[in-house]
Amino acid sequence: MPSRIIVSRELADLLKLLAHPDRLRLIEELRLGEQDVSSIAAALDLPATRVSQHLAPLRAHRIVEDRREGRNHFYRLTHPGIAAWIVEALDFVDVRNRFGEGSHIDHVRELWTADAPETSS
Amino acid sequence: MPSRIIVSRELADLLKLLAHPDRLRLIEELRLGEQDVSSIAAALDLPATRVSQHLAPLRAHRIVEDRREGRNHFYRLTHPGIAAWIVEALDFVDVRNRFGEGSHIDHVRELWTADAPETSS
DNA sequence: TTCAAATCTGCAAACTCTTGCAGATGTGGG
DNA sequence: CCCACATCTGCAAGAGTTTGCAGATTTGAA
Repeated sequence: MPSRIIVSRELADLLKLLAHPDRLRLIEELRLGEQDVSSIAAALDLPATRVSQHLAPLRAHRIVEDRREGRNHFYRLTHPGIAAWIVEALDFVDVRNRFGEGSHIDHVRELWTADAPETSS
Repeated sequence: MPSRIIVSRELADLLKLLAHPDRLRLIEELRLGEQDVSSIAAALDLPATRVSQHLAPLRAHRIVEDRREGRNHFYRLTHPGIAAWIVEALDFVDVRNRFGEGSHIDHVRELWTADAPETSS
C-alpha cells in the first residue's frame, strides 16, 4: 500500500472532520483561547449538547484538547495554527454569480483574523 | 443571517468537496500542471469513469478548470496554491500511537512538495 | 446524602455521499 | 456515414453523517 494512499486517507478524514459549519465556527471561536462548553454554545447559539457532540470527534482526532476545572470542561486548539489555516481556504471558495457573497467572505476573514477586541476600559 | 454562518457553510462545502482520498490525490496530481482524464486515471490507478465523476463536482466549485483539445479534456487547478495549502494540513493529522505513520506523512509531504523530476536527458 | 448544573454518550430517523455500471455525448479517422 | 475512443451523466444499492432526544456521569453545594 503506497504511502500516498495511506496519507490521503488520513488527510481526507481530517478534512471530513472539519467540514461542518458548526465545527468550523467552533474552531474559530477557540482561536483566541480556551473556553468551556457552555460559553462556546452561547457564542455559536447552539444547544450545549450539540457542541459536546461536535467536540467529541474533534477531541478524538486531537484537533482540540480539554482541561477539566470543577464541573466545567475547558477546550483549546491542539494546533492553534489550524484556525488561520482554515481562514486561508476562503481564497478557494467560488464566488461566481453570488452577488454580495464576496463581501461576506471579506468580512468574516477580518472577524477570524483580528486580534482580541480590546476591553472597554 | 449572520455572515459567519453563511461563510462557514460555504467553507464546509469546500472542505467536504476536498475530503475524499481520491480527490486529494487528484489535486496533488495536477499540482505541477494540466493533464487529461486518462493520464490522471493512470497516475492514480483508478478507472477513468471514476476520475470523471470526481472531476465533475471539483469543476462545479471551480477547484479545477478544463480545456478541450480534440477528444481529450485537460484539467488544471484554478488556484494552484490549493495543492500546497492541502499539504500544510499534514501538520494537523494526529499520529499518536501509529508507529511508522509519521514517516509516511513526511515521505508524502516531500512527494507533494518537490519540483518536477528532471527528465532523464 | 440528595439535588442541580455541566457535560457526555447512545440511539434511530432523515439525509447525503460513494461506487459500479449502463448508456449518452462529442470527436476524429477511414 | 460508421466506428472507436475519451469522457460525461444518471441511477440504485450500500455506507456514512447529522440531529434531536433520552438517559448516564461527574462534580459542587446544601
